[in-house]
Amino acid sequence: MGMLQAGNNHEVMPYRDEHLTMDFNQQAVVLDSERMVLTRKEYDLLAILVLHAGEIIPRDALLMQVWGYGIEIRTRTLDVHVRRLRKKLGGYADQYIETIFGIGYRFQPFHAPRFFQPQPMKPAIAISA
Amino acid sequence: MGMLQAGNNHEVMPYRDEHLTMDFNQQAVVLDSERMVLTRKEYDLLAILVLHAGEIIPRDALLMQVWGYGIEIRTRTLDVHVRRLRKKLGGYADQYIETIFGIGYRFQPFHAPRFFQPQPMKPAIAISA
DNA sequence: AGCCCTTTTTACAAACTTTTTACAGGTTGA
DNA sequence: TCAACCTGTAAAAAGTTTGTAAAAAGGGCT
Repeated sequence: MGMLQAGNNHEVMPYRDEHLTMDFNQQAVVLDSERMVLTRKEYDLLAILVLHAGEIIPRDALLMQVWGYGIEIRTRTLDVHVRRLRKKLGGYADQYIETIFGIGYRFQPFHAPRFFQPQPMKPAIAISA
Repeated sequence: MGMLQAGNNHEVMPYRDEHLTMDFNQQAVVLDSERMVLTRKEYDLLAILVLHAGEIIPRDALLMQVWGYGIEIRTRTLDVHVRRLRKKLGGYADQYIETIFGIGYRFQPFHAPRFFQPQPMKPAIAISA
């Protein structure tokens, strides 16, 4: 089972908006009345994003929570998984999953108001050369 | 006696759909008016799946309930039994017994919708008009 | 024992998932 | 602008799980 099943996430309210429904207990995701078939990692990744809808989740945090990777690990698997999620989200992809350059990603509920991007002048973590 | 007879399962309603009938008291299974001859393990396995029709049953759970195996035991006997059940289910095999990759199996009633079962759920977040 | 049926294991094939690789394209700050 | 990063993407490679046939092992019976 994926990293995310470590704790007990029963009693977690399902997410629902105009197009997307996500039931964290049944691990079922429905997009416009059609079941979204997700692999485990895809599900884990989407779950974290949706559970923190509206929040920016740093790459580090995603790599930690979904993959158990620390910052020392360099991989592109997160990008690839985001791509596959976007593909499965169809036309809503970019509306739902935003890229926050230099930081990470953010899931936005469908009709969420789009504020101006908080301009992250500096990366959260200083990267020494 | 099989693992499944440990508790008392009298008063269990038979399962019935368009093609398949399963009487848990008589331990009789009928497919399209023909009696299905099942061995004990095959019956036990099918019974658990049918009693939880629509639910995904993890491999672990099946190996525990039918074989009494814990997670430390590595065996392919479940796969082999699923195969034999599918064979006996004939053309309906894949319709009835779904493989949930990486998790387990699920029995689906014959005309069950192949996707998420709609159930009343509250939105996780308020959506303002 | 020997027979017959059931169950488990073995070994390999097939299907599926995840990660890496390689490069294209985009973004930022000096 | 431009060099230095970051992210997007397709495809290959690697890893894992399941399907399948056949052999081996187990059990009951006479």
